[in-house]
Parts: sequence; C-alpha cells; structure tokens
Amino acid sequence: MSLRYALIALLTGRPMTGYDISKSFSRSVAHVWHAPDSQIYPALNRMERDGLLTSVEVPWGKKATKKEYHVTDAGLAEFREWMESPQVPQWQRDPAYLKAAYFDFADPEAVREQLRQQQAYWEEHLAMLEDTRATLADRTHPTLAARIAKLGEREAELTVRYKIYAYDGLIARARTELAWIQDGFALLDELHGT
Amino acid sequence: MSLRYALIALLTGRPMTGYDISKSFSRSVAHVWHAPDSQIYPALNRMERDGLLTSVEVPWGKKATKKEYHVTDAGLAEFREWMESPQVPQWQRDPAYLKAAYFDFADPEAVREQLRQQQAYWEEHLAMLEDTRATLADRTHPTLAARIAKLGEREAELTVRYKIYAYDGLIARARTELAWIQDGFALLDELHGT
DNA sequence: ACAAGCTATCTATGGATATAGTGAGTTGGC
DNA sequence: GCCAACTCACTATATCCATAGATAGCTTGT
Repeated sequence: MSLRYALIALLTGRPMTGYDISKSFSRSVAHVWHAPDSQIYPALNRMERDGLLTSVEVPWGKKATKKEYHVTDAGLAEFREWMESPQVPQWQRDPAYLKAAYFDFADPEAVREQLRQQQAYWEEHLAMLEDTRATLADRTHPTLAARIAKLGEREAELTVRYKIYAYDGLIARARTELAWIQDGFALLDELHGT
Repeated sequence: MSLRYALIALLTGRPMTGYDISKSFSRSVAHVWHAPDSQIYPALNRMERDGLLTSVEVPWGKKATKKEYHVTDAGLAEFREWMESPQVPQWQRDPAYLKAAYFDFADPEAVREQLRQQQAYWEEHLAMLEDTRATLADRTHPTLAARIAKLGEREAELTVRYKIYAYDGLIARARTELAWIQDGFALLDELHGT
C-alpha cells in the first residue's frame, strides 16, 4: 500500500511521467523506496482513476506525447492523512537472518564467502548512502533541489533536515549490518578455526 | 521464495503439521520468519508435489487424521543448496523511513505521537528478542530443544551458537531503530521547540 | 541513412502477502 | 450432555512484487 504514498511523495516535488519516476526509483530515491516500472504504470493509472492524481498530455518530439502526473488536492489530503496515521510495524522478514540461524547446515567456507559478499554489498550501499546524504546536506541533490526551489528558507530547512534524518537512519542500519557481519566472521573463526 | 526454505528449515527440527508450523510462525520463530496459515497450507502442498516434502497421515482422535510433513532427501539437498548459494540483498523498503523523509508534511505533534508508538513497539519487540535469546542460550527454547535432542554435543553447540548469532543481529537492529527514534525526538525538539 | 541506445508505456506470469472467511473434528470444563 | 476453545486444513480475494518481454517513437553519432 505504501507504493501509492511513495508516488505521491515524489510527485509533490515536481510533476513527473511514469518514466521519470521509474528512473528516480532506480537512482538515489531508491534508498527510501523502490519499485519496477511494471508496478509503477498500473499504480499511476489506478491512482488517477481514484482521483489522487491527474495527468497532462505533454508533447514529446513530433508525434508522440507523454503523460505528466500531478498530485490533486484529494491526493495530497490522502497523503497527509497517511503521514499522520499510526504506522503498523510489520514483520521483519529478511532471508539473511533466516540463513544465519541455520548456518550449521552449510559448509563454513561457503558461509564465509557469503558473509564476504554481504559485506561488500553493505559497504557499497553505505558509501552510496553517505554520498547521497552529503548531496542532501549541501542541497545539490537534484530531486531535493527541484523540491525546495519553490519553498521559503524555513520550509526548505525542514524538508532538508527530515531527508537527512531518514538517511541517517538508513546509514545507522547499514553500519549495524556491517558490525553483525564482522561478528559472523569472528564466530566462524571460533567455531571452525581460522 | 524464502518461505519454502523457512518451512524446510523448521521441519528439519521435527516433523510437523501445517497447524504446528502456523503456531510456530506466530510465536518465537516469527522473529526470523512469519507467514499466515493461508500461505502455509498451499506452500506445503506445492512442496509435496515438488518432492521436497512427504506427508504422513497421523490419526487424531477417533475419526480424524492430520498430515505430518517430513523433509525428503531432495528437500534437504535443495535447502543446503540455497544455504550455500549467494544471497541477493534485496531493496530495503520500510514505510517508516519513507514517512520520516517527509515528516515536514505532517503536524509535529502527530509525528511525535508516531515516534512514541514506534518506540513502544520496538521496545516490546526488543524485550521479546532478548527473552528468546535467553531461552536459546540455556537451551530451554522448545523448538530448539526438540531439534538438538537427537544431536551430539558438538552439533548442538553449533546449532545453538548460530541461532544466538541470528538473534544478536535482530537485537542489534532493534537497538539501532530505537536510537534512531531517539534522534527523531531530538530533531523535533530542535525544529519545533520542546 | 541508419543503427544503437534512450524515452515512454504497457502486458503477462507467477509467486508472495494480508485479510477474511469456511467447515469439520477434538478436548476439557461444568 | 453440552458449549467453548482449540486443532486442523483449506478457499477466496486482492494487492504486492520481480522478472520478462512487447511496442513504438525519439535522439545522436557516423
């Protein structure tokens, strides 16, 4: 259900086509939410049908057009309502923890190799998060820049600070994962020799 | 796809009916994986069709029977293969972070209230995790006890240590969430007064 | 002039997931 | 003897999500 709100959230920054959104969802916005285009286009259609969005046909080249989606007042109202409604925390369901609980079924070397891969992934992910956080802090992040262009300094400050807050949470999470992976190496060493 | 492996993992401990599994998935095993019974029964049927499990009709009362599922050699082989295959880390998609990035759209008091709710949830969750971790460490956890009953001390030690390792990861994650929520309160105070 | 690659939108398939039911048998307490 | 609570298995519906592929126009470099 959150996809709808992620879409509205993005579109409050500036009107976009499904393609634009899809690209954003593959780049830095993906840290907060991601969906493939095959999910985005039907969702946009349904949301337009539900009156949360309106689309404007924009010429593209000589013959073609593209559909630019705008958030309606109803859409914004529903977004605000969601923002202020209590969040039902959902079950944690991460295959990495499932695997870890059963590491005794796998060869220690295979486990070590997987930990190395997880480590590489999270280190890269962490670097991306920190890069993005920096572009938020200096306001060069393109999506953010477009968003705050029309805002006063006070509003811009709030917007930026909350984005950074979200990223600080993601960064802390990534660091926690990396620390856990480190503990995994230590445990392997202890249980199966170095 | 991980549901299949979660089911095999559980069934390697002892044969169970769909109902047993459903109960386990609602209790402490739920920390590592959870699914409703409406997902479990069809999955078990499909897995039996695929040869990963076999079922034995066990009498229950005078007229009724129940189906007890056992892991086949093929099922165990597929589980081991999964355990040793590289894990594709999936996108993080937590609505809490999506919301946090757009807190400026909500009333500060509503945000504060939500943070309180999140805090309460994670504190309770953390307490449950720590309780469960303790029952793993002293081997009184019923599912674990059934699992290690047939194992030698060396194997039991490995099994227990890896379970504890998984829980330590979940505990660290919960603590990180709580620290982030604390930062949220501090940020609200700074941006909107105490 | 044309191919390669990008922009743009959409469909198909199949499993994952949540919520909400149906229905039959069993067990235990009063 | 009966009712409530529990055990057991399953179905229905609807959305979520990932992977894959279809189609068509546009832009750019050679």
